[in-house]
Amino acid sequence: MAHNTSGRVSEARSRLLATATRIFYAEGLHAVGIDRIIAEAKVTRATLYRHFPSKDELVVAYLRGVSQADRDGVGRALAADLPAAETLRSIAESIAGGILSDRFRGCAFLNAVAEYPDPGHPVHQAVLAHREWFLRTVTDLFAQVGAAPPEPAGRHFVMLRDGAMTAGCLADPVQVCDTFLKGVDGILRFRLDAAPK
Amino acid sequence: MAHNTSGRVSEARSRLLATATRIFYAEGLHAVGIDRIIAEAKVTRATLYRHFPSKDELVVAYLRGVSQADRDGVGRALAADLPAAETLRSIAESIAGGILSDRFRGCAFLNAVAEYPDPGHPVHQAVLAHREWFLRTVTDLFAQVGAAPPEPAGRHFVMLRDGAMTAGCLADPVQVCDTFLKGVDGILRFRLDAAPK
DNA sequence: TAGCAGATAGAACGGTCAGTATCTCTAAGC
DNA sequence: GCTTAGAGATACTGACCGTTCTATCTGCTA
Repeated sequence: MAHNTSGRVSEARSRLLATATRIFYAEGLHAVGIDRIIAEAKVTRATLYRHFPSKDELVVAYLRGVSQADRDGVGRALAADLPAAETLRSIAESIAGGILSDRFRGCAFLNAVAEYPDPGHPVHQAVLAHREWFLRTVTDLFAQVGAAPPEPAGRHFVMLRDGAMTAGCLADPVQVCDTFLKGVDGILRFRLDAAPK
Repeated sequence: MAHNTSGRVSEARSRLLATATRIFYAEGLHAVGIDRIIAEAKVTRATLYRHFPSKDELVVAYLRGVSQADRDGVGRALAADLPAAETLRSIAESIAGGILSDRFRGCAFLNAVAEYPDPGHPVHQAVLAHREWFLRTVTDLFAQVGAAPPEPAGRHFVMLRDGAMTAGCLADPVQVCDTFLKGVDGILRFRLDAAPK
């Protein structure tokens, strides 16, 4: 991923991406200009445009980074090799952990899509791609819990997650997490009670 | 509301607000400039700034309008004087109706707050005010259903609503509504079963 | 009929936007 | 020691940003 000819990752590039990630997440996409990012990353304009063909591509790279972090987190939960219900609980708890963390400002993807409503736009599509992966992953896990069709449960889980992530910075995060985790528990108990495996 | 000295509502003003509402909702807040709005409202710059001191105030007026429409809708549901559980169901169905409607683009308030993360900003505060009203209204209704504390149920309802509204334009709206309405039904049945009134 | 508020029209403000061009410096690889 | 790529430093483009201004016209009300 973005090595130069000598095989090293460009320091300027990673500084750029880290800065963009921090500022974009904290302040929004359209609200932040290129000037802010290059100033705080201590990088010149020319360097930015050598690594990213446009601001939109920088935004996409930012979202890809967040997506990868999410996938890594879920990957760790899967690697623990617990029963699927426990894996789902652990994913939910890591979501709650994010909501409770400092400088939480909602879901990077939902925030991004609010600013890029055009479904054909690369930013919008990056969001859709991440969401499809997440829904698929969660649904696959529900398929291993109980016998009922897993799709409704997966959609229910994602809907609660979306609500929790958006409300997490608009209300008391502790209460939001409480509501979210109880909701997830409800889905799981309903499924385990209905058709224990 | 915004009458001139002769007691009439300014036509230019309402045209302005209607246009702003349409474009802001469809395309976002920062992405849309004053020029677009005055051009499509067929109003001059000076007229806009006579009615709204700044773009931010125009955004706030737009959100106030949406908030009022929501309050009117809930008011009609309350006026039907059904049992509280039925009122909640009818509110949920009207939310689902919105999600299924043409040009649905998510929750105007959540979209706005994604662009105005600063909690002190008037736009952000307009969103918080609306959300507080909604949570309070829903919680009051849950207080009339069953005997358990209504706050968790109200928060659960709002969390599902938030998830449904955000996902409604990122996935199949029919499935989103199905998941949402089944979720609301779950909250209500749990409450009615646990402590029938 | 006089007065005045509201709307129209159009120009202009300084600032910021994303993106491009040019030119120098540095450091690593051969 | 030479080549080459990455990075730095500016300066610049043309467009758009929100906002202010002056000047004129219209139509209602007192």
